[in-house]
Amino acid sequence: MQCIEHSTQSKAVLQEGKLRATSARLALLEIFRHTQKPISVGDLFVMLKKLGVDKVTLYRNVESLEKLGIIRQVRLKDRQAYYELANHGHHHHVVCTSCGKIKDMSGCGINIVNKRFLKVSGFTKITEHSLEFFGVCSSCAISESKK
Amino acid sequence: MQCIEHSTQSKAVLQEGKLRATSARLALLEIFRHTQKPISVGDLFVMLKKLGVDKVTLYRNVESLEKLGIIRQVRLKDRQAYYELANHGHHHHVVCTSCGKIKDMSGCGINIVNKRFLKVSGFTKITEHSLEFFGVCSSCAISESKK
DNA sequence: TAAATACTTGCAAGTAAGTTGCATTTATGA
DNA sequence: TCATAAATGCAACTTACTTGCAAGTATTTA
Repeated sequence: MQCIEHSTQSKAVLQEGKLRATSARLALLEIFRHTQKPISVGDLFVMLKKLGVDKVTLYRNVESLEKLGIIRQVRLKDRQAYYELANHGHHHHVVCTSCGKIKDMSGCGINIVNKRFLKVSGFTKITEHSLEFFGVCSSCAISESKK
Repeated sequence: MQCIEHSTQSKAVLQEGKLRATSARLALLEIFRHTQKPISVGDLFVMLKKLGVDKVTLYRNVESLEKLGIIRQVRLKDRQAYYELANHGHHHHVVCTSCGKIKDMSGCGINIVNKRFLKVSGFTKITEHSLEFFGVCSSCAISESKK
């Protein structure tokens, strides 16, 4: 990946997490850094196998990064798991049901809902929530209307 | 399954959807009718194989019922897909991260959020959303504190 | 109510996503 | 620069789900 400074940042992140700065991990972090939406492990693998990274290594690294809280898992309608950098701030996603395109949506107005749910559920704490929207993106809507 | 009247209702549902009222489908619908939370196909299979229903048949029936809008798919942190009756009204779920217990949470305060997302996203329509909460249920919290 | 037929099912085998064990390699602290 | 614990790659495995096809069964129609 392009820039040395970013790679230096990635090294620091790994060091802090007591993970060794291997080329597989640095490359993985660079991909996340340059992508503003959740990526599937399959897509990550397509990018990383060019660099000689094995699928198993990828899965293990994804797991380590998730455990450290550097990336987070996102589940969509899909069978596969998606991941994104965790420090991009709290936000949600919109998925196009036609082409599968995923967009990040900054912010979240869920806190009020959250509190109510906590009260009604009998749960002692809600640690996390996931909110995904599904719809038709504008370009799919256009190509649909042309048919 | 116990009651004949319910089975009659299930038959009507299938007939309306132009699906034949086979024993596998009736049993499947009865399970959904008696369960107030999403069930995984794996769990459905455990219940149905006693009746001699094959895994493939189950998957195919789940697919048919989903296409007809009788049941809907729910994706949690899990790799497997969960399903629930679609006519139970719009609601969401809380999943215990410790024991995996799933609870239905009636209602949804998401419409305001929804509208804002639609405006910002550039999507022409949002057809669906999924909102799942994850936390620790009260009984897990108690057994945790005892350790 | 029995035969025709189109819908369903079960079995075998296949695919996709993710996991485990183990021998080899490599990043890093001494 | 060496020792060593961590990380990797390969092969094989598991789990969740899918496909093809022959055999069985719910409905239609006569």
